[in-house]
Amino acid sequence: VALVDCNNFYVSCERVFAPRLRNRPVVVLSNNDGNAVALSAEAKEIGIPFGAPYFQIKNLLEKHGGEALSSNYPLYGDMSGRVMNTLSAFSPEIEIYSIDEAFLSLKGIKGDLYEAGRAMREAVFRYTGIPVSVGIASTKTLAKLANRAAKRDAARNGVLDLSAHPRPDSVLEAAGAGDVWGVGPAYAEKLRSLGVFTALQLRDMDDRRVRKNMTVTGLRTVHELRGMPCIEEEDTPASRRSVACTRSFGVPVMDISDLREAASAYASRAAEKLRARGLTASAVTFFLTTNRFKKEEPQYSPWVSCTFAAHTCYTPLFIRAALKMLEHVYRPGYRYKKCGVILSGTAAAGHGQLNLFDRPGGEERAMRVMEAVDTVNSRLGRGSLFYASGGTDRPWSMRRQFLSPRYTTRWDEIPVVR
DNA sequence: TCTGGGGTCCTAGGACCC
DNA sequence: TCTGGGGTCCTAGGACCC
Repeated sequence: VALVDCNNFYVSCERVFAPRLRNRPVVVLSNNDGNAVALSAEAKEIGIPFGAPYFQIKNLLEKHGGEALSSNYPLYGDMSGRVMNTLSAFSPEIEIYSIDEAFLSLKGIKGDLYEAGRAMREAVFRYTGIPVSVGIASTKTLAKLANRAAKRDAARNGVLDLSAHPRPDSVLEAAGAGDVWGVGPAYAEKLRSLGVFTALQLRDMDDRRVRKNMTVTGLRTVHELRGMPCIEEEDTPASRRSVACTRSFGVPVMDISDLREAASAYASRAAEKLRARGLTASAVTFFLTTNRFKKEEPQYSPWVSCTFAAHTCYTPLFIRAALKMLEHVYRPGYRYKKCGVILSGTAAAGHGQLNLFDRPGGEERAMRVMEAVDTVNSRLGRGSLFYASGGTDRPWSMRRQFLSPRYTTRWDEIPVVR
């Protein structure tokens, strides 16, 4: 199996269309221009850590002639599609694991796997401008580790085939236990206290000890390190247990009328995502929270849920539920920072629980209204047709001060070549 | 002044069923 | 003197992923 992973993906997408960003420290910020979530090699070199809040690194970045960008998901999503498309020519079995990573089965490939990896890398770069690294091994967890080693060691040219490595143990020995896929900070700490520091030591741990300290998921990880595949292909991407829209506000919000707009807009957006996946939901959760970093301010973070009698994907029902829950938990006097709407109890459209007391055909009419709304918005752009309760001014909306154009998905933002 | 958004799985304990 | 066996569902909390 090969794991193909795009290098500094968001930064690389921006650099394809903005040559001024090359050979300089560049970071891409999270929503609301919060934290650095993608860093160029130059940004890492000047000591910016992953996840650093923008306001803390602003000066450092300026001093080194660097630049920060707001995240531009339409661009990254479209570029991701191009990368995945290119990769799918190399294997009939491709599992898109995230926006910037895919696992490819190399079962049928004859000849040198390293050369196959090189070919993927060159094709993706030529067709999309995105640099990728390729890790090859007998299991997904080992492929992840191989990919990490390929990225770190320039001499490997971005490709490492662990299955043909003369001393595979040396690669595992060079990686920390916490660098293994599935071992997060908490388990890494626990493993250190047990005297396990490297990926190699983790691989050679006693099964019972692993099970006891890291549950069955940890045991699967260890088996994978030994070359025994335990991690299956994910379910179809459409199936989800929950679909959410949760966002921070650009400014602190105190007024319930602003919160009503946000609750309505987020419920509406979550419902759009739900329908885009062909799902219905039977429960809605709403939460509200103050700024947890402001220790001196009073904190309040209510969470509430409600369950419907029947599955639905009809936006007005979600908006109504979210607004009702907001009224229920809202307390004046707090400076609210974020709220969110989570739809759960999902089922494929047409397969959910029905309501015994609904009039026949009611759901179908609702669906047709939603289809019409979604069609208009897909032709004319998201938000062309929206619920008035979501507001028009939206003074609470998130900051996106450094947003680049949607080069590949909007005619009026397409780059001009002279 | 400023600190993201979206997901998943596992376990333990309680309540319930036949 | 003696008190079963086999399940499900729900929730909260903790861990992980990108």
